[in-house]
Amino acid sequence: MTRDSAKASRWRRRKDARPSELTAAALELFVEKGFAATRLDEIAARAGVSKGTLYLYFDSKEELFKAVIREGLLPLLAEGEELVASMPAPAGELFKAIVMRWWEMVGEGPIGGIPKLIIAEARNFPEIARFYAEEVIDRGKRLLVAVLQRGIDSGEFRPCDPDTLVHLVFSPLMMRVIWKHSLDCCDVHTVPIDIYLREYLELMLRGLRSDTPNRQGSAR
Amino acid sequence: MTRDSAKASRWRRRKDARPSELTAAALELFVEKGFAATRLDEIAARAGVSKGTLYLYFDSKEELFKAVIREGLLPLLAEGEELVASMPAPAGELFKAIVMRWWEMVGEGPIGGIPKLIIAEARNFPEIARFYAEEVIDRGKRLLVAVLQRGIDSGEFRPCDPDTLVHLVFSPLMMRVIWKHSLDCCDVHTVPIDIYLREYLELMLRGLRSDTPNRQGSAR
Amino acid sequence: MTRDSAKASRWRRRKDARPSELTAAALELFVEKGFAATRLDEIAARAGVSKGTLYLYFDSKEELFKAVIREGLLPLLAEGEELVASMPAPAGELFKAIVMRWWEMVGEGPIGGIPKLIIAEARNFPEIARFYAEEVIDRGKRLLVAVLQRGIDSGEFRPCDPDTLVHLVFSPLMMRVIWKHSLDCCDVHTVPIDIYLREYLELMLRGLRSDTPNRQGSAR
Amino acid sequence: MTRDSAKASRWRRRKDARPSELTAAALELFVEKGFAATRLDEIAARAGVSKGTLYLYFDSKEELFKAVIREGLLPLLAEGEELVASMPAPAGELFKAIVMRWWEMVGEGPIGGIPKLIIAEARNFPEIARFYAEEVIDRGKRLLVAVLQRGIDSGEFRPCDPDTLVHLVFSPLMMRVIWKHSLDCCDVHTVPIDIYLREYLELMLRGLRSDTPNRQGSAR
DNA sequence: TATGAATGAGGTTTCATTCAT
DNA sequence: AATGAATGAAACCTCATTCAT
Repeated sequence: MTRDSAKASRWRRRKDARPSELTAAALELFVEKGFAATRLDEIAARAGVSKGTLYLYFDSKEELFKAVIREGLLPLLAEGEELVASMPAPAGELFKAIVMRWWEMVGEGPIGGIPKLIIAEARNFPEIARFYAEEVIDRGKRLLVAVLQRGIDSGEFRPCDPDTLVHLVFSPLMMRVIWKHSLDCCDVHTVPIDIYLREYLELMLRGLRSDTPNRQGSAR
Repeated sequence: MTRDSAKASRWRRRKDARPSELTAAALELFVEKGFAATRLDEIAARAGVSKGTLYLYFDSKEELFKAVIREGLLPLLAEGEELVASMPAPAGELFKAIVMRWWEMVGEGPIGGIPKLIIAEARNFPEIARFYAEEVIDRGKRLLVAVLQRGIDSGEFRPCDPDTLVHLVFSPLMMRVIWKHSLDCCDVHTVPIDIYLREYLELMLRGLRSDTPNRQGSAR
Repeated sequence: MTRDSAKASRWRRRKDARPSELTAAALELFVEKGFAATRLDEIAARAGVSKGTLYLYFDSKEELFKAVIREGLLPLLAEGEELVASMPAPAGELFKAIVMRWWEMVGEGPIGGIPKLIIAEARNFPEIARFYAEEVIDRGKRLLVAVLQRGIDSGEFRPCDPDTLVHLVFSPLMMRVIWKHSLDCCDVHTVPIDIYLREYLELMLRGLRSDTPNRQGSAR
Repeated sequence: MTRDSAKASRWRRRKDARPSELTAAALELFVEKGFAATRLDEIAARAGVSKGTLYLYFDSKEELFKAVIREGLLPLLAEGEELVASMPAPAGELFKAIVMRWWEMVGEGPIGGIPKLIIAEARNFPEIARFYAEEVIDRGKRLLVAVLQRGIDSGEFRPCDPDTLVHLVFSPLMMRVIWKHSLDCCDVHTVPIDIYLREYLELMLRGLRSDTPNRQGSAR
């Protein structure tokens, strides 16, 4: 039984690990070259398996694509939830923390390529697009809206419509991660990320802060 | 003879117009479905010609793609130049004017799809990417940097690094136009453009303005 | 205009002729090797075109198969109708004439392979099977039933149920044509067709004829 | 030890039974869908084993096919021999007995699918075809020829060439069993088997019987 | 100049076969 | 003896490209 279970578990472990290995390889290539321009040969080669193996785990190239997105988004979503939990702080500080952490989690690392991928393929995969819009964007928006609202309520931020502001505020981060996976490839001059983030925070917090600089701020 | 020349000129006009008709059709489809997923059949059909005709004007699908981008960018560039010329005004006012004009020219209209297209295909067409980066982005950046610099020099804007700020400031506009051609397709709730632009200007001008609000015409 | 129409018509004629050339080649191979074992390469090669050309005329291998059957059956059906028209004669004579003609038309020639093909693929193409059953078999049955009924009515044939007899009577002809396209390939000893048909007619007419050999027969 | 030997014998029985279980499953599927369209996956699944297990018993799909036919034919041949032994009777009675028995053995039951299968694949498996022609058809023919000859000798049947007649006489039975496994699948109207056989015997015995109905037990 | 029938390289997908466990 | 994950050759099918008209 020991041997059986050992044997089984070794196989099982392999079989369970496979899909992630495959989607990881596929993510890299989809981000690099787009969905259509990526050949299954390449994905298989990068994952170190044969072409046929892909079909043991995914019914078609499209299904593989969807799995890549779904699996790639799980960390995003988990991170989002985690950040929601760690919120007790003044809005400005909180905003900084969220931004820095987001960049760490998403900006670096391979899942940062997903937004570009979604943008490129949204029209060809409406199902994926809707899923992404609802499960990722709306969820992220709710998170940031809550931060903005807290700042407004406390007087730290000026009165404004958080549902609009959230798009404006988040855009520079999205553009940066999109840029990284598209035009950044060549020899274009790009601002270093630490400077970019510092100036970003400065610009946004100035743009958001209240005109009447009494109370609030360092208070609490 | 009159008739002949008329006929000839009509033909000539037709002949000259052809390439633009073709690239126009191609642009729509490339934006809609991406480069690889667009078939020449479809482009020909939408342009109302036969597939073979495309090859009278373009050597290959790639060349057609490049022509689409190049031709699509000409209005962008021309507009840019035009705006550069019409610059005498306080920096804040100028900025507003540029933004509103940009949205009119680019945000609406089919060339607004080009940024998404570039982002999606930059890795597959480095030549195009470099061309775009140098001819469009750098040029646009120079324009905006000049505006920022003028504001800093006049004390209207706080001292800052315009080369960094320009990316931050332009991102919400870019994201909006990218969004329009990707995730906006479905039923996602999107902020109306006039509100978006108003809040955008408010946020950015507040974020940029000097702490010492004396001097100058920036007074509110 | 003359030149245009000539040009057009040459092309047109070619384009119209193509499908038949392709289905003819496909019929031969399908009969020889079966549907699944026939590669599109082979069909294209035998028709003297490239693989891609097949897809200009048929959407898929299945559609090609259906077209082969449909087109192959048209002559069968047309012949059937024609025979119906040429019926004025005593039942026995008529039966002989129909049998001989059927063998000429179907037994020889490539469409004789269709029955074997239908039998082999009926389960995989229920749609085809139903079409064949209704359009060919039922139609042919009606024809022969009419002949039997005429013989019964005139007293030439004994009273019996023509709907059952028609199957029994036709079976040896069907088996012969099926045999020709299957087991006959090798070195099996096969009875010559003229003897086969002579004995067939003898057996069937004896089996059918009335017990009371007065009137009828040569009468009329 | 008892348990061990019991276990061993159970295993042994299992092991010996395996091949038949596999060919039985394969026969069903080959008959249903044809050789090429049947996947080994399906066969394994229907037999309740894994795909790899098939290769413990058969070297390839072709070998499995051959084994299916060979094994399927064994009952046919055995039955044939048995019938040969039980021949003492007037030819007509004997013929009836053979026909009824044949339908019981072959017409019903899964081996009835073999003729269709042979017909469909004869061209692709000449070896099988020859084997079938020699071992089954020729043997069956000899059997029936003997019956016909006995009838001729006794004056019960008219003088004729039994080698030709045997094909004619057997065709309706073959067609019926082929039909059952091909076009009968759908909603086609089919004559009930008991009526079919009754009319069949009537037709054939009338077709065969002597013109001079004196002597012998054929009186009826 | 314009057409559209024809091509064939290259992609996705299937499935008989193998082999480590 | 039995498994089932992995393979890769070969099939179907697509579509950018060509060329006779």
